[in-house]
Amino acid sequence: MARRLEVALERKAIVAAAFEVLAEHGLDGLNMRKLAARLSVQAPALYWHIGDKAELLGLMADFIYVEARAAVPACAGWREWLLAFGRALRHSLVSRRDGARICATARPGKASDPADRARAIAAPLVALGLDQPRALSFQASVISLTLGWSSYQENGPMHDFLGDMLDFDTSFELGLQALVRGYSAASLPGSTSACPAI
Amino acid sequence: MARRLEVALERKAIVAAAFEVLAEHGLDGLNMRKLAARLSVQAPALYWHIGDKAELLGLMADFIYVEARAAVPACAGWREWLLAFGRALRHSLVSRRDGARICATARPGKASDPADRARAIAAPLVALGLDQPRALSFQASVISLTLGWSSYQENGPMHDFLGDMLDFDTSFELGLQALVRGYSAASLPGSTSACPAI
DNA sequence: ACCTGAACACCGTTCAAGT
DNA sequence: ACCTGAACACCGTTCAAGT
Repeated sequence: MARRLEVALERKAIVAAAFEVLAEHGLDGLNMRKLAARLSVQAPALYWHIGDKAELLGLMADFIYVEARAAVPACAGWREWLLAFGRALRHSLVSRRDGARICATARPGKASDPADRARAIAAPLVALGLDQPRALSFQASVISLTLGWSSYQENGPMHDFLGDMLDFDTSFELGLQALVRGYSAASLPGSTSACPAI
Repeated sequence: MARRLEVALERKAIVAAAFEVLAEHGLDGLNMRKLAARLSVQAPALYWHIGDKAELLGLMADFIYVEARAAVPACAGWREWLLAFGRALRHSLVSRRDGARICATARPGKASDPADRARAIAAPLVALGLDQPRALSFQASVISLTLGWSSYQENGPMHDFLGDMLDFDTSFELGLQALVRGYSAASLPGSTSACPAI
């Protein structure tokens, strides 16, 4: 059982090392040999712990999402949660090199049970009163918007191009609030006036 | 001058051939040798016409955006235009293999003048009453949302995972409408009631 | 169970040489 | 001006062999 823990630790160490290589060399410079070297090991050794490079990228993306979700404070309602999650995810993406590119590229890892995974992802929003389909749908939209704006910012030419005309933080925040406000209006129809609950 | 036209044609032919290879082999199977073979040429010949593979991907992304914008009908207002553009872009992305991945990966090409390019991109929205920063910002958000939802759909594992729980078309449409509705509320402040400036 | 050494297939790109 | 032939450096991955 101590053995089992060590293996789990090795996987974490690989992901951690991958983020270090990423910070130094960017996604294009992140290859299996450099990653292995940082772990004082030969490249083929990695394949004992992970299936392939795509899986590694998936683990890195997972790490970013988990980090973002952990940074979301307790919220009074699902609107607040969506806003806080969007901001937290954006922070997690922008604060590391090529973060958005990694998350945009990565395929989700093989979950034991997809239904369980969906439940876990939807959980915080369901706890705040949303049904599960809406929880997944709204969250997926927030992720899209956040990933997109983070990509614009980290993408060199795009950054230079858009950066002259507008502020990324402000534009992202404007979009995020618009999206959540729009969902809010759609999901709470008859209650009062034009602006029931934001 | 006949010469000049031929070169321009070759570039178009390369992009067209690239889309054919893409349709057959996907983005991971799109490489310079296969592309060259389809044009009955050797791989190094391509480098006479394009700088590198990244530029090719950029041209492919441009093609998709141009196609989408050309598909937007005349609109009565900027909200309608944003909705129509989002739907058109989604169609352009989903109707070809790995379309979203291409657009998410690609860096914008070197424009002669970035300010000109920005003006051109913003033009249809500016014509409908939006100022240029808002035109760029709103459009960028719509692109983010559309790219994201199209990615979810293309991405095998993600498709299987989300596809059980919700319908991609419906969820995308819901998000797009929410976003535009939210922008609408933010951009028409003093009109009526309680929701001045969120 | 976990790692090394050596190798394979493949890929983007360069460049001298042709026409 | 435009293309070929040959090559280079690099990369993900495999696999037999070690311990």
